[in-house]
Amino acid sequence: MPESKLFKPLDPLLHSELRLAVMSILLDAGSADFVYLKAETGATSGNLSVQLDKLQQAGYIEVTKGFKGKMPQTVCRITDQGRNAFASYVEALRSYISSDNR
Amino acid sequence: MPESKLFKPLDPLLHSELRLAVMSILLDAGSADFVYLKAETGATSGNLSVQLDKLQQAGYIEVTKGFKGKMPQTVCRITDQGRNAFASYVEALRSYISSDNR
DNA sequence: TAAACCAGTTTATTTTATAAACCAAATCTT
DNA sequence: AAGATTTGGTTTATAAAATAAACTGGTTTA
Repeated sequence: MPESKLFKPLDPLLHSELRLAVMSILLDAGSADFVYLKAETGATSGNLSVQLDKLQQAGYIEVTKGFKGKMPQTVCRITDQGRNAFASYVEALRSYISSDNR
Repeated sequence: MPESKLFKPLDPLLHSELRLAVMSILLDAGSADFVYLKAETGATSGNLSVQLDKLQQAGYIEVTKGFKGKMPQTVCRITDQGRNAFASYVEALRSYISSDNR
């Protein structure tokens, strides 16, 4: 949707239910591991894995792979860029949903 | 994303940039024609046509085809169901973006 | 030691969004 | 008045996305 005076474009990376949920959690928590994110969002492992990759490639999160005891652990941390992108996305959303803006 | 305690599901029909923009306009205006919606959203005719069909099939808008002078005119009007769906969508969104909800 | 489980990844399938191509009728041009 | 252009769309094709299914490598349990 190019060139609308009324509506700001919605960052497609954040305009996704699961990615938005992940970012929402990380915005609060700062960081969280794969298992936690999976439980809180209710997502499948496969879907979560793919979406985390996308957020990482966008620079919105950092992903660190390590171990917790003997088990693998994937920890995700939100970046400053991620926080900024989230704030911009919310701001853009307001152009669609807040009636005081119309 | 089934079964999350933190996040409400986002109606996929509304979680779309162009469809959301159209609904946003109609929520205010009550009704608007194809040409106006196209201009305000900046969408292409093809994209708009397809997305209006989806909104109509969902029962979120009514589409009436007629003429304005000699030229064809497609008028869209938001339904009560559409208003309710929009309100629910905004409410669900808050579970992702409003920090006072977390 | 084999069955079940955990923490993920990779691959395949389905859905979606979007653009490109097209169409009929109206209007403008010469 | 004939052809070219514009208007108001629809249909079809393509690209991108979301999602699920299948798989892997290692671990714990029976």
